[in-house]
Amino acid sequence: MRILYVEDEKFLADAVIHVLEKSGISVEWTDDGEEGLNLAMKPIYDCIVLDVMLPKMSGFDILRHIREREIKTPVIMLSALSQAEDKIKGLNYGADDYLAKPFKTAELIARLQALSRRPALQDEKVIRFGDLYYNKENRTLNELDLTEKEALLLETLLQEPDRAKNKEYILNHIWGSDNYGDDNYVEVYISYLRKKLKKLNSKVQIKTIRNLGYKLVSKVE
Amino acid sequence: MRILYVEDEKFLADAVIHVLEKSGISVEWTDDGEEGLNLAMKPIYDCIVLDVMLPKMSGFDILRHIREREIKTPVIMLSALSQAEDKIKGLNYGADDYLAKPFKTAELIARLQALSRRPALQDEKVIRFGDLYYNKENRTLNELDLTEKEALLLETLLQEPDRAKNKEYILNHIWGSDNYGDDNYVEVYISYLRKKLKKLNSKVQIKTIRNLGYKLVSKVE
DNA sequence: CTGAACCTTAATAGAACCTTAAAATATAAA
DNA sequence: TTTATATTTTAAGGTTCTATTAAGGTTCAG
Repeated sequence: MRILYVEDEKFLADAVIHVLEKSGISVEWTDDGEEGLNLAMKPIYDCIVLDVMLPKMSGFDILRHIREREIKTPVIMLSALSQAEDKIKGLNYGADDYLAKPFKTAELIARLQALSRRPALQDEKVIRFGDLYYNKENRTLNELDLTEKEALLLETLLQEPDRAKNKEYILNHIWGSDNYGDDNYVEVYISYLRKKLKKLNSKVQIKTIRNLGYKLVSKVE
Repeated sequence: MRILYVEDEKFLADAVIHVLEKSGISVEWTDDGEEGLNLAMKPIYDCIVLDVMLPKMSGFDILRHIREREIKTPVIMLSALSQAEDKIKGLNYGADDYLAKPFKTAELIARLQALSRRPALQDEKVIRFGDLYYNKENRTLNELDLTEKEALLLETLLQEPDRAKNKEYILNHIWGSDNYGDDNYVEVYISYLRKKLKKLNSKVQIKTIRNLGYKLVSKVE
């Protein structure tokens, strides 16, 4: 997933970007409202996150401009808690969600994912996660080919990447429900996928959560 | 879209319902606050529209009750008193929007649509307490991973957080009822959890109440 | 001061997980 | 069809992590 983030508080922005990238969300950031507007026109983002209070051009201005130009990219507004009215204003201007500052980054991630999970993106041919580009059509992950099972496993992990998937779920999903009990299938293919991620030198890793399952994470420095 | 509308002014209600239904919004209406509350509990509405001034039970009361019961359905408040204070009151109680009477029905429709566009808040998967953000789905507490037992212990403390849980209860809950007597299990894991809370620099602590049990508390400077 | 309740830490054992390679199977090429 | 190649399945042994155990320390009430 790729987002645009317009925020003038550098310190906050740094922290947020750090956490988002770890979740495999690639972030383009600017602190300038006008530049933000220009960038927002490009149809390359899965979501735009706008701070309301910006020098020169407010988040609302940006929102209004892009909606006037019929740009449908989902927008999440950020605003200080005191400005309760902003919520209403933002939603009326066509924002898709609203988050009061201060917010937990996990909350932002949840909402980003909720927005990007909407139908349109579901059958996308190319899925991004961190520095990965997975092409569903010809089963390539960056420059590597995946086998069928590897690809299915990756796709499983890629849908709702913030949610860990357990072995049983993966087994059912890929090998079918009759095939119960052989967790080793999953382990073997997790191992294969890891090997390919390593070969790609990707920041993305498969994290094991003992007794629970697996999820994708993207290392940040 | 399906909404619940609680309004005692029959004449107004008729007019509003007429226009909403014409816009494809199906409306369930009641003029009774208590019945409104009962209906509001059902998780079948995309939005609830509450008039503030109602006989017996005010819109604020309904709002407060349903939010206390963790019902997340979006709520729009309607009030003749266009004073800023009511607005703040409503929004603080967990209303999602506010509309002063008299209002244009088109305005109400716009706001209903804005709200239903917004993704539902993640519920139950994430539990907040103080500055903590516990994700049950992948067993993370803020940026730290928890082990299975740590997670179960935290979940136990997190349910009804102001009620202290004794060791026996925790033991039964996590280790099973046969496993009586080994309070040390609990002590060890309380210790582990405390260590992680410290690592997180959290304001939240586990308080020991001698001969009674443990509870979570959040330090306020 | 004393004992009970509670806390902390380190060591251990076993479950869960990982990796690898060989065997079986499917797929493609000749 | 036969051969070659790629992928999946099976199996075995190795590694890591967590729950448990145990021992000794600390705090608190009487």
